[in-house]
Amino acid sequence: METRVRFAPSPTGPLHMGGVRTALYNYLYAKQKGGKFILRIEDTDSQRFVPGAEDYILESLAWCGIMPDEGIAEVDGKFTIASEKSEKNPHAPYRQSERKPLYRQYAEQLIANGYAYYAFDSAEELSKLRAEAEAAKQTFIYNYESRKTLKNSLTLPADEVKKLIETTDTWTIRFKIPEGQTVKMNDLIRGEMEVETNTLDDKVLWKAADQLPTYHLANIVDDHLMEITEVIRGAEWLPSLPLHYLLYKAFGWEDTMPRFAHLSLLLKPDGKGKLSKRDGDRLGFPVFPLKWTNPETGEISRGYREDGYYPEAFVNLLALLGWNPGTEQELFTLEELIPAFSLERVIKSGARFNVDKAKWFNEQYLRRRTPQQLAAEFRPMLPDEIRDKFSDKYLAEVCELIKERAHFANEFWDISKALFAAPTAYDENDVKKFCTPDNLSHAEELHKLIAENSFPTFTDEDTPENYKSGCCEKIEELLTGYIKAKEWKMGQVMNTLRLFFTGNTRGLGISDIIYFIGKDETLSRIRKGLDSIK
RNA sequence: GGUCGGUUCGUCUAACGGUUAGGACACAAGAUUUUCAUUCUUGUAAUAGGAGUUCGAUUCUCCUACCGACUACCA
Repeated sequence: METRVRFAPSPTGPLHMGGVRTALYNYLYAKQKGGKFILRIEDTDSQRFVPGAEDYILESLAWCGIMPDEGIAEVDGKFTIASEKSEKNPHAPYRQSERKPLYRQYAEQLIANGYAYYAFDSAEELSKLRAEAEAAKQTFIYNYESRKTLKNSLTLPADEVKKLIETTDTWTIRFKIPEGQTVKMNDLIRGEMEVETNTLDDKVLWKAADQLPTYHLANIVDDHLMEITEVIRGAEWLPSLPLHYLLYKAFGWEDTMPRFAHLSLLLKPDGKGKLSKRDGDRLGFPVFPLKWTNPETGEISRGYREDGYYPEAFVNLLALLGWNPGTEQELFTLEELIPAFSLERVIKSGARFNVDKAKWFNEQYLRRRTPQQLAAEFRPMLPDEIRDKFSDKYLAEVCELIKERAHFANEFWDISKALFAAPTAYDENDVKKFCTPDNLSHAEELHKLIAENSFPTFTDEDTPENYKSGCCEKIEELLTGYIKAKEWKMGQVMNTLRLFFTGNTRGLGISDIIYFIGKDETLSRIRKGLDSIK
């Protein structure tokens, strides 16, 4: 039987990184089994619909490289999924709002077979009952006991029920939880579980007010119709698993009931509770894959993509948050994750997100990029005035030099700006520390030394490979040889030069800088430094 | 409150019932280096508590504590 799994988000806002992880695990599972990964939009809550959220979900998945085999629409030409029902695509449509007419008959079928009933209690009446129970330190639940005294088709005469259905539109259809049973369940991650039906409540399955099903009904009906074989979802659904088991049983679909796997939650890096939107703002990291602008408030939430994370790094860190391969390998591409993944190795407990590790993952992928790839990413970050003044080769070699100093490509400019322009100011403390009379006169001597000698510097004939093989050695030997012969302290005059080259005394190596900026610029920067510090 | 789930270094995690409880991130120290960073080496650091089963428990059972989810005509 073909494996068919689904990711079924609700378009009520931007997709959370925990949601992306759920999608990822579903995707990996499907691909490993040679099956299908389906994207279904659960938009049965008309109240909470947020415009743009659906596109955001699609774009997030596309960014991560998680392509649904079946689902809605398309994004930037990246998805080419049929969303119209056809012979080739019998499971469409994939948006629950477009499947609206489907659900009521299933709810009615349950009533006909005695597994559900009409309920006419108003929302106000029920919330009043809840409030009263709370005041008495009790909990009101609509269940096998209380249903006997409430307004529903179990207590009202048939003709009145009929009349209410026809004349009012605030009624619901509720599932009739069987009394005194034990539901035995199995979870692929957690194993066996049991729940007493008497602790469950009669959930609403369908609402006359908007003619829409609730999650529970739509979910079971669609998973059945779409022939889903495994349901991999967040642990917040665990408490409704008994209801879902009972629904499958009531429909007579036990034979084809999917297997379930509940993923633990992503927790806050500090303190308590699950990771929420606010944590990102507070702790300085994104909670969402992509930047999101709230259409109502204009409030902006940052995204991993915009913060400079590579999708490979994001996917990798998400995969390892709550799952491990059982080996010591930590770096996985999406392709490598497919054969390695297994639900058996998914962790039961909640995983706390850690920003440092996230950065480390990005660093690893940064280092794996070619100089040419990095150069292409770097160019747009250059200031407008100089953006087109440097060759691809120059940028590529610069990237090769600096990539081990960065976690993100967006740090490149800060690290390497001295290779593009002379400093406009010198750090005061460094000036005090390193511009001693001795150091200045030594720098003057080195200016002369550099002027009188020749050595290789960057040209477009070079490649990053021959840069690595030591083009700077000549410069290095020239300088250090001279300094050592003079018995000067290396850490003194070198830092004076660095100050003249970069404006401070931290960062790139002296010979690397000279190699890139060339002899003339080198002499000019030393001259300028000597002249301005007197 | 009730129901369900969970608990190994600060964090992510590994460990057929038998290990000096392993790795990674972070942190610290040392080495290399002209500075910073990289790199290399080393180190600090954990089985929530209590019973029980067992020759032997991180692992199985129970109790307690703590954490979390759910408790809507939301998903």
